Amino acid sequence: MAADLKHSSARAVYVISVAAELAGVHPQTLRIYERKGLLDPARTGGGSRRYSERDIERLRRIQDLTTAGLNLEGVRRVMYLEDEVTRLQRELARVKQEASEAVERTHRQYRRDLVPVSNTPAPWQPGR
Amino acid sequence: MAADLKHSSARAVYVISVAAELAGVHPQTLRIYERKGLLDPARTGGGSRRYSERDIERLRRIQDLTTAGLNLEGVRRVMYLEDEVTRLQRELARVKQEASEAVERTHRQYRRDLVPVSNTPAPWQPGR
DNA sequence: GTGACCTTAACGACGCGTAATTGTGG
DNA sequence: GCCACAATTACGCGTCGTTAAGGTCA
Repeated sequence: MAADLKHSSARAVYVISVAAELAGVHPQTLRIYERKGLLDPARTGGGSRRYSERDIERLRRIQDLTTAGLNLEGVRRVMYLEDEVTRLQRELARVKQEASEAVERTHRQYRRDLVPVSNTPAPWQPGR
Repeated sequence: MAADLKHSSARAVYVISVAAELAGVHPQTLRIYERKGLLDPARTGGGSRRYSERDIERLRRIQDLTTAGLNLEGVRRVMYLEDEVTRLQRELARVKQEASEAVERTHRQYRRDLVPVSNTPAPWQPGR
């Protein structure tokens, strides 16, 4: 057995040669990426790198960006900014959702105050 | 006079040598940036470039990023993503503002229905 | 006619990926 | 003891900034 690494199904871990093959690059390239701060794979007690599924995804993204002509510092910044954009998009969607819910809640509150719940064929007309 | 360019105070325009000096780079470098799609200065009828104050700002940003080690394709993407981030931040602030206004408007509408207009010295207090 | 601008080409420096070398761990 | 990994070094290729050469507009 491979010593001191947990092998839970969600946390698959590859050695550098397999990770390199999965991304279609030279193993040495992965070491360069790590040195430049683009990846931070786990390490075994003996010092060997172990790449998670997330590392592989990130590795593929790095490949896309370098293929598009960016150098490694550019890749670093672009990946950070892309994370920032998706974070903001999610927050924007959340705020919009909560906003409409807040208005709806306010409506319902006044409805409850104005109209007996047991007796409402056409309770209230906005413009009349 | 410099022919066919308006010289309104808000739209200051520099020739390439001055723009290059303002950013501390070689004029030819500015032509490269343009070729790579990082800048798009105005042109005179004769074909000369004229750089606006906005172009100079952008030029300084390009210098910051290249000094930080990005290549030009990286600069392109980073600047685009930075614009995207600020756009999203602005929209997020706007939506938050409009959301609170919408709730307040809803409150006021029901208050108006409940209380005769002729008889309201202090119509409604949000927090009370 | 003299500059400053234009474009294209060439040169040097640097970054990146691959390969080779040597050492170490499982 | 063998094979894969780790780290460092060397090499080839592409990109970037500068410079040079030749043409055009004011």
